[in-house]
Amino acid sequence: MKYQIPTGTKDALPEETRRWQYLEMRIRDVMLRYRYEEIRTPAFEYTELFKRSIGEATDVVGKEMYTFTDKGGESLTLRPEMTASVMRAYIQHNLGGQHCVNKLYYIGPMFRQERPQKGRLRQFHQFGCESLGSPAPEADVETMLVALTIYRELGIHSLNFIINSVGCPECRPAYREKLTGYLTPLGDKLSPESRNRLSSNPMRILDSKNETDQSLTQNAPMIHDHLCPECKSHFQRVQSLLDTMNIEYRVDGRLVRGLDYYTKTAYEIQSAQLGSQNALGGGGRYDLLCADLDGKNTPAVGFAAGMERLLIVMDSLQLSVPDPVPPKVFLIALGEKAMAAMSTIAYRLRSRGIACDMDYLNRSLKAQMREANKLNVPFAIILGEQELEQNICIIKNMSNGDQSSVPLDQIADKIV
RNA sequence: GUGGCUGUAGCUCAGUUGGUUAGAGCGUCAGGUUGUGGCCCUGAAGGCCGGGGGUUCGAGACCCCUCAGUCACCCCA
Repeated sequence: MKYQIPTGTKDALPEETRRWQYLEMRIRDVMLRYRYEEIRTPAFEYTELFKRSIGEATDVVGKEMYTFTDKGGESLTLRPEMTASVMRAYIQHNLGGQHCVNKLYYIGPMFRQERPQKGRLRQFHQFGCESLGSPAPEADVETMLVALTIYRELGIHSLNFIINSVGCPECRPAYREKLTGYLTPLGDKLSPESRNRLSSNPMRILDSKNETDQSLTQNAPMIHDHLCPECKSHFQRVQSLLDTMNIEYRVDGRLVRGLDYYTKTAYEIQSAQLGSQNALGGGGRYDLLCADLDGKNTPAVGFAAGMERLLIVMDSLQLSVPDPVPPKVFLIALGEKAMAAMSTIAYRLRSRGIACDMDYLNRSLKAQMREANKLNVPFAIILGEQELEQNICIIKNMSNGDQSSVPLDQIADKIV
């Protein structure tokens, strides 16, 4: 086998694309109902956009981006996520000037050069939405509902929905100091990874998978006890909205975000079916990003969710995708003359909106009948030399085996 | 990027302590008397045993390297 696709990529063959199309259809349906409209941006952007928005210190930017220089000497990067692109487009086209609230969704490929594993590819696909312009907790909750509704309508019910607040520049620095103060004396006992995080991003130590780290942070100060009044009331209102709607959730102070532009609400939807990469989707508020990218101060909230992971979960729950509707009719021609006539008939039927297919190998009647059977078509049309001479053909009802002769120019009327 | 496990037909897998021409099921294709599907029966095609090197009289089996997959870490959706 000489040519293979690159590590961490996948071909989607027809059996697969059927599932993808179904998924996309359900996603678009929910998005539209919540009145989010689709945005499509380029697969690559200037590298600077991601450096600026995601942050140079992060792993995503530091070691996972597909970055290249084009012939004009510009540094470009395949998008590793979508929020930066959406925000860039929002600012570039001054969408905020046209509507005070913009609700956008996307479905598309993202690129990250990581070691692949279950539910993590180098080219992977995400869907998500961004609500730009509203600071209200209702907007946060709406994005949550979009995600939860999509999963629910796909038939996935056993998910863990976790929320937290990561504060804002008003309250986070003080909390971070408090946390660092608590953790520093424990420094030696922490895992090496966490020891590094102590200076770079102490909050991430809270969501370490290391068991020792976990128990060491058992009594660590949690941010939701240290929120400023503004963040605190926002978080409470989010919770009370969810309570009113009877949405199940769990507040978990260990849920944090790596990026600086996140503020207030953070949430994640997890599945037990996924192994280590257990996050199906995650989102939160990022009120600072727009200004970071030199736009106007614009509150924003949104989520991103992995499609491959969603397909894995659907698989393990044995949620099947509806079978595709089979073509209406399979055309069986016997002999070269009939085959030539049949391809014209196929053209006419298709032009009249009738889905059909035929055999192109001039095979035996038996072989063609088997094909018709496999395709699960309701009708087969048989055209041999004898029928051709009389300008008729045989229409066969595949479910009961009934056959009748029909003039060639009346086929379409007979199989509706 | 680091570590563990795996790599035999299109797919799922057998291949005994290294020993003749590498197997099964499913799928594909063709037949089972003149031009009729599903079930059944018969047959065929299809493998440089992931790739390279080594040990050996002899390697699909053992060793090394490499590539790919997979799981975990890191990180994330």
